[in-house]
Amino acid sequence: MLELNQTAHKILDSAERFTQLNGFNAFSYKDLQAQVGVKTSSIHYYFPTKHDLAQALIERYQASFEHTLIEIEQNRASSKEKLEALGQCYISPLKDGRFCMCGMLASDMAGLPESVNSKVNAFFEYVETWIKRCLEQGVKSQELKSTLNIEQTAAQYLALLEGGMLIARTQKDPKHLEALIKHLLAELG
Amino acid sequence: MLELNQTAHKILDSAERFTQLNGFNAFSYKDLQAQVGVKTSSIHYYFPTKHDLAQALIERYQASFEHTLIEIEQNRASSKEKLEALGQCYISPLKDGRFCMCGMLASDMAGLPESVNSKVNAFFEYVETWIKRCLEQGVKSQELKSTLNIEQTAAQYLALLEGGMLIARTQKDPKHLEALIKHLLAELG
DNA sequence: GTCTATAACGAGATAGAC
DNA sequence: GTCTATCTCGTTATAGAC
Repeated sequence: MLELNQTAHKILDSAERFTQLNGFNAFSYKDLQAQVGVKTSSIHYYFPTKHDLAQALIERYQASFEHTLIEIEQNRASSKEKLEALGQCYISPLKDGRFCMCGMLASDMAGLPESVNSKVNAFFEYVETWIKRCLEQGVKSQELKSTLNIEQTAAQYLALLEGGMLIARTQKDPKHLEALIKHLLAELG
Repeated sequence: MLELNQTAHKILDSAERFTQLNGFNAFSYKDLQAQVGVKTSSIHYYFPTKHDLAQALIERYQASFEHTLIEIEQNRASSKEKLEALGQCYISPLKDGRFCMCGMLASDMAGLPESVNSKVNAFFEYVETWIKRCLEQGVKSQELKSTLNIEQTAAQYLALLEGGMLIARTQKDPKHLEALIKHLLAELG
């Protein structure tokens, strides 16, 4: 990841944005050329095939998301604050019409190699595990109610984030997701 | 809708299946030709452009879904039974890897005309309103707890269905969604 | 209403000069 | 590492015979 130079990162920035906006199959190397300012052949130099691009895209996304979640874990005290901060990671891209990149890749999974699909799956599992850790902490510290089904609640929150995002995006209204998150968190304890 | 002949319906069947499996942009007229058994030019006879096909697709899907939900409303007594039957509408396609068609069209919205996008939006609103009606009935009959926030719970259930489906599909495991539904319904009353 | 044939275009990808 | 030029293929879509 770190061995990528600046042009490669600019390509990934552009590809990531396109993917979140329209899906991975909805942009072309020519679209990237227009945004990045290098010719399509140069993009092929960095990412020979579009599948290579997808691979790099998700690896960087996963690394960046992990970094964000670790930071949240360190800087927020309460369980609810952490979960709310995770929610912000989903609300924020919605404000300019972007969707969760892995949610998009999940929709496009049919056209992508198994190596990419398994990483999308791993992303969801990573986030769900992170949520579980938050919930466990909250129950232990008696911030959240002890009757909580941690396994199911974690899965529920993740599904809510992805699904709420999908719906909020078609309605062009981030508030929709905001309300969903608030409501679910209120039920926790 | 009803003025479509058998060939047109077979085309829509095939297109619907492809859309649910891979997305609207992931299949071509040639793919339809292979499944339906008529040449691409004949398909263009019924649906001149692919946008026309999308339009017809969602209109038929909406009508069919409405029909199913009305039937559920008439044949199930309790509120929870109705909501559970709705859940089955989402679990069932997952069993052969299909996604909610409107969820797919929502992902592909960037490449589709506004007339289609607004119908996708209307679909979500229709289902959410239906859920609300169920919840209201359940609260009135004291089947569900009176403290229920109907508005938010309806939105939550819909988001859970769409998001849970997305995740269950990447994990190739319909049980995941099944568990989510069961857990949410258990919380209602 | 279905076919053959083909147009028109854009996609991903490669070769080779600089 | 970036460019120009080009290839090949698949896509949507149309024209016109039957």
